[in-house]
Amino acid sequence: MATIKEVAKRANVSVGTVSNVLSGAIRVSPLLMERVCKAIRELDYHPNHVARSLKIKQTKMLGMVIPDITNPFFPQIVRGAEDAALKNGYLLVTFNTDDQTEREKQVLSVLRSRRVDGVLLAIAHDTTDISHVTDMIGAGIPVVCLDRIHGKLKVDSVTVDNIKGSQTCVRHLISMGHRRIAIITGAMGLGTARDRFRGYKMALEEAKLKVDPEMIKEGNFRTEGGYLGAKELLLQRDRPSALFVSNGMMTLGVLKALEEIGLCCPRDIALATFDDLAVADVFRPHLTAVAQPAYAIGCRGAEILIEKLEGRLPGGKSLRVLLDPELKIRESSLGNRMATALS
Amino acid sequence: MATIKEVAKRANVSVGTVSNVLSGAIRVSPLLMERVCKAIRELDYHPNHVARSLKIKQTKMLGMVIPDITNPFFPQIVRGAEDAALKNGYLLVTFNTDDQTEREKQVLSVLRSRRVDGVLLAIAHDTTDISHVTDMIGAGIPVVCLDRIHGKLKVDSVTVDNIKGSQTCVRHLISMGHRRIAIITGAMGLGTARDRFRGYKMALEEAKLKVDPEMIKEGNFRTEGGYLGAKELLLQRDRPSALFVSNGMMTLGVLKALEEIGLCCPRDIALATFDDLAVADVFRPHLTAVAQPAYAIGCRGAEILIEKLEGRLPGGKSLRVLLDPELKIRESSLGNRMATALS
DNA sequence: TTGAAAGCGCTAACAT
DNA sequence: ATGTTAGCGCTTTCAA
Repeated sequence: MATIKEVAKRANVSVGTVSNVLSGAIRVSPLLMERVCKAIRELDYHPNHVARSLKIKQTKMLGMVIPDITNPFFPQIVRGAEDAALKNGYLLVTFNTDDQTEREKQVLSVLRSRRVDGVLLAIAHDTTDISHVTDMIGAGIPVVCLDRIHGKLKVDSVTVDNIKGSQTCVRHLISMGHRRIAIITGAMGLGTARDRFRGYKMALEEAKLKVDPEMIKEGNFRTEGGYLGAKELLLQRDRPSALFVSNGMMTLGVLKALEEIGLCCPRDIALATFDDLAVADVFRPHLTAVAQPAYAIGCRGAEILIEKLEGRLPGGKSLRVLLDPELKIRESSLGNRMATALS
Repeated sequence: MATIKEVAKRANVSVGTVSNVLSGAIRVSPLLMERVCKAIRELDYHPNHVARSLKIKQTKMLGMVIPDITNPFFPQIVRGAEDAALKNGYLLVTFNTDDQTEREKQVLSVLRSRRVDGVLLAIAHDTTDISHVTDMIGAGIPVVCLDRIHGKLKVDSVTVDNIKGSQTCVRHLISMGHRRIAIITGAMGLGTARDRFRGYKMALEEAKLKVDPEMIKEGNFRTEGGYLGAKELLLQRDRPSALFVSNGMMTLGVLKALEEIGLCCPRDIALATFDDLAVADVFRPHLTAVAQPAYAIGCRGAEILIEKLEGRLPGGKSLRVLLDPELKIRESSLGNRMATALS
C-alpha cells in the first residue's frame, strides 16, 4: 500500500503538503492541490489511520461492551451507537461478555491496549467488583453506561426510566382488575432489576394491594430464568391472575412454561413484559410490553461519549440521561371478552 | 498512560528487554523478569497496540460487513466470527450497510484506511458492481464472503447449502400431501435467493408437480416482502395449501398477513420457512424451519480468513465451504390431526 | 504557502 | 542474555 511519502514524491511536493490537502485545514495552492490529488488517485492511496492514531494519540475508536449480541435487545443499541459513532468519524468495536465479570475485565484490558478513546458499557449483571471500570476512568478513558447501571458506579449513563416503565405497566394490570400480580425480576444486584421491581411495588402499594413474597421470583434476565420462575409461580395452588416479566428474554422462557403447563393467555393468566421484542407483536395473543427506545439509548450514549471526548461537555458530575419507555397495550393483558373483541 | 520506555527505566533495563518479556518469545533472566513485571504492575502498563500495529504492519483487526445487525439472523454470525477472532488474538469491527452498495463502498474504504488485516463480508443484496471488493483483494486484503455470495465474485466463502435446504423442506411439504405449494423468494439478484428457489423447483419437479408461476412471488428477504407476497398469494381464488418462505424476516410479514386475512395455520395453510429464528419455536403453531448454522458460518469464516492471513492456507483457488442446513419439522407444516396431537 | 525534521511507542536487527 | 537503535507512516512545529 502506498504511503504519504510516495504520494509526495510522485506529486513533487513535501509530505507536509500532502498532509495538508488531506486534512483540509491548511490551504494549499490549486496547482499543488491538483498534483497531489492526481497522485492519490493514481496510487489508490488510503491514508494509514494507524500511523495517524499513534501520532495524534487518538484512535477514534469506541469500545462497545455488551453481554451478548445474540440477545435481541442489544443489536438495536449497538446499531444506534454505531450510527452515531460513524457520523462523527469514530468506529465501534464490539465485545460480548456473556454477563461474566471475568470476561468483562479481560475485554476492558484489551480495549485499553487498543487505545480506544472511550467505552460504552452495558455492565455484566453479576459484577460486584467494579475496579476494572473505575481504573479505566481513572486512566482517562471515559465510560458511559448503557441500559444497565451498577449501584456503586458513578458514571455517565443512558438508561430508560425503569421505575416508571414497570409502574405504568403494573398499574395497567391493576386497572384491568387484577389483584394477584406476580413478578419475575432480574438479578437483584443490577440497578435495572431493582428499579423494575421498585416500580412494581410502587404500583401495588398505591393501589393498597399487598406485596406478597409468593408472587415474587428472582430471575436473571435470561430465557431460563423466565422459564423456571414461571413454573414455580404458576404451579402454586393459589396462582396469580397476572404476571409481569422484567425483561424480554425471560418472557421467551415464560411462554415455553405456559405452553408446557397448558395455561392459556390471557384466559388463564394475563401477561405483560418489559422489552418489546419482535416476537411480542407476532405471538398470539400479542403481548403487552414496555418498549424501550433501544436505538436511542445507543445513539445518545455514543453522542454523549463523543461530546465528552471532544471537550464539549462539562466534565463535572456524571450525567444520567433517563429515556421514557412506552407501554404498548396489547391482547395478553386484556380480560377475556376484550381480548376476543380485539383479535 | 505509561510507555514501554517508562517501564524500562523503572525496571532499570532496556526497552528491548521489556519487549522480550512482553512477547515471551525470547527468554529473559528471572531477575530482570521480576523487575519488569513489578514495574508493569506499578505503572498499570498496557502495551500500546497502535504502535505495535504500525511497526509490524498488521492490526490484528478484521472487518465484518453485514447488512444490518438488527436483522436477527446476523447477530449469530457476528458472534461466531467474534469468538473465533478473539481466540486468535484478532478483534472484529462491525459495519452495517443496510444492503446498500453505496454504503458498502464507503465502509470498505474506511476499513482500508484502518488497515484491517482481512474482511468478512455478507454482501449487500443489490450489489452488481463488485469492483470495490475486487480492489480490496487486489490490494492484498483477503475477503471471505459469508452467507451470501455474488455470482461474479471469485472469493472464499462460507455459506449454507441453500439448494439442499429448500429442496429438503419442500420435499417434506410434498410428503405431507401438499400439491399446491407456493414460494416467496428473495431478490433474485442474490445467489442465495436463486439457490433457494432452485431447491424448491427441484423438489417439485422430482415429484412431477408442475411449477406454477402463480405460486411464485419475488420478495426481498425483508418483513414487508413477506407480507406483500403472502397477501397476493393467499387472496387468489385458488390459493395454495402450503407456503414456503425463503427467509425468516419475510416469515414475520407472512404471519402478519395470515392474521389479517384470518387464515389459520396449519388448518387453512401449511407453512415452512428458511431460517430458524427464535420466534419459530415460540409462535403457535411452532414453525417448521430450515435452520442455518449461523454461528458456525461466522466462526468458520473467521477461521478461514485467519488461516489465510497467517499463511497456513494455500492461496490458490478460492475455497467454498458449504455447511449443511437442518430441517426442523414442527407443527406448522403438519396436517390438522397430527398438529393437534402434538400441541 | 511550502519544506524539513522531530517524534508518537513499539519491534527487530544488530552489537555487545 | 541484554542493550542500542533505526524506522513503521503520519502530524505538526519551525524555518524559509
